[in-house]
Amino acid sequence: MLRIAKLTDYATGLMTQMAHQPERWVSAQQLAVELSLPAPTVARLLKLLGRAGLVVSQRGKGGGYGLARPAREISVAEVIAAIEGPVALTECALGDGRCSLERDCATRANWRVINQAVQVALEAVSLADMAAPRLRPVQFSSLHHQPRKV
Amino acid sequence: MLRIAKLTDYATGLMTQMAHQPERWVSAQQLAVELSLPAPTVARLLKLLGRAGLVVSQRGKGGGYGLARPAREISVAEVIAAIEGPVALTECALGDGRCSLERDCATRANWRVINQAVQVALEAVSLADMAAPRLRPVQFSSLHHQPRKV
DNA sequence: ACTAAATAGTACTTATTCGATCCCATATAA
DNA sequence: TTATATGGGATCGAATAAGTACTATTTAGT
Repeated sequence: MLRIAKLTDYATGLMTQMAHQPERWVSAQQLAVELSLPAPTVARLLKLLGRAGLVVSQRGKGGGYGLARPAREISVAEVIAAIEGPVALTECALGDGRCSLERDCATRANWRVINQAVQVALEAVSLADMAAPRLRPVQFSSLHHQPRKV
Repeated sequence: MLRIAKLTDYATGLMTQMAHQPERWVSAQQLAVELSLPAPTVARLLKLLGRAGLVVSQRGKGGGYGLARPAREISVAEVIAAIEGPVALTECALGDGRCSLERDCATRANWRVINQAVQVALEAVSLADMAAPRLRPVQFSSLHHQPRKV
């Protein structure tokens, strides 16, 4: 179904939730309660997000997590990449060069273009967008080469 | 990594390969050899593609599979949907309404917009595009609501 | 100095999905 | 009638995802 991992969905939920909170620090525990998610999982996700530089943390009593940057400056693409790694629909898109279809891998080059299209779509959406509704439908222009109409 | 299943990758490979073949029928066996894929898996995939109406088949000696429509009229999105089901990055995007984040599911509406963006990107690429190279990079316009600049 | 509350890191276990295979029925051309 | 195809399930193992548990470290407050 071309779906993202459930953990990634959780992560965007966490980030969006933090975008709502004006306070500097929110604990993993509190976020788990607010979103009705298992606490250990939330803790683990926040650590990952921290390593990716998307959230900053404060240890000790009264500590917690907070967005590393303003919500408008963090894209959904970044959150996905933090949890799942870089966007790449197919494996050969990464350039490993070990797929069995190597033969006519013009296909591979085309997958790369498609990947990029998805990437761009995800980069265009910020956490601020997710927090406050009102996304507008997308308009693409010229994803593929017009054959003989120009 | 936001990747499609390997089977789906195989399926697009099969379809692209058929787009190359001028002959009416190609057997599953032959396709398996040409693409160096396990024969039983190829057979299963072609059955799925047949049920989805993307390939037509001819039983018996000399039979095989062929594209149901011209390559230019079959999109990558259709192939993905045939194998993996409809494009939906998150589960709640399907509208089941059982995700635990229900609370502030403006988020859900936004995921739907993102899904659609991906969908559009995949619909824009046909098998003919995959077979003959030369895809052009994408240009998006206005995926998200311009806040206060207009 | 001590304690409670929080993150940091890692290892482990379980569940689910994916991928591959096999079997038997049905159709068809030679 | 036979060899060669597809059609439709059922099944099995491996890979991956998700959840859990444990220990160490940091820090505010008393």
